Amino acid sequence: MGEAETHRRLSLDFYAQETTVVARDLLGRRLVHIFQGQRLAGLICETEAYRGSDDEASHAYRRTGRSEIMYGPAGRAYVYFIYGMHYCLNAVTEQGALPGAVLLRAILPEEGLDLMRAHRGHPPDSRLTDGPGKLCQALAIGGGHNGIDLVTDPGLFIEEGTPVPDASVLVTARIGVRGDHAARERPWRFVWQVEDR
DNA sequence: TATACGATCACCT
DNA sequence: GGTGATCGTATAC
Repeated sequence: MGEAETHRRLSLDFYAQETTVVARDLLGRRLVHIFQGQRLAGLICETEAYRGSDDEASHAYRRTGRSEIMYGPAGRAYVYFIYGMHYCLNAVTEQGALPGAVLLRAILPEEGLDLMRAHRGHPPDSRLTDGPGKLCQALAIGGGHNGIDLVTDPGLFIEEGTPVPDASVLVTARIGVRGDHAARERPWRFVWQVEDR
């Protein structure tokens, strides 16, 4: 795969697929935020799928003002505020009436490292972007980005990057899902075993 | 209006 | 292993 392809932006067709397919195929893709004219970017290495109105762990389990975006067109950014201090970034998925989104849980920092370190308060590089709240802080992504169209926006988007083979992908239950319901067991977390790279 | 809690993180023991 | 920070959102009253 050539240079031009790895930097090509993901299309609407990509996001419009079934949510677990999108979550799996987002591994190895490059999340980019152009901040003050500078590229802050990294390869996506951990995701979670939140799919359907019968997924008890999903914000879309209840259709409210906040979750409405998950019922809308694919390719939009869904950014929510949690625990009084953190933002989390999702890509909206699916077509038609089915709500879905993929939570971006971790990236491998690639571009704009110095700015990311400053945004995060200079932790060890290994902990720069290894959580959903951390990657948003590092890339300066916040509530103002909610609803942005990742397919067309000039400042926030995802590039093709490089494919990750199945042998390097770990599939588990989702992190932080509480409650005594089927959602706890669903194998909808996808982790790129980067050491296999 | 009031209350409880969360798709987290950092720091502590 | 445990816990406090801190506030928008959902839901109960």
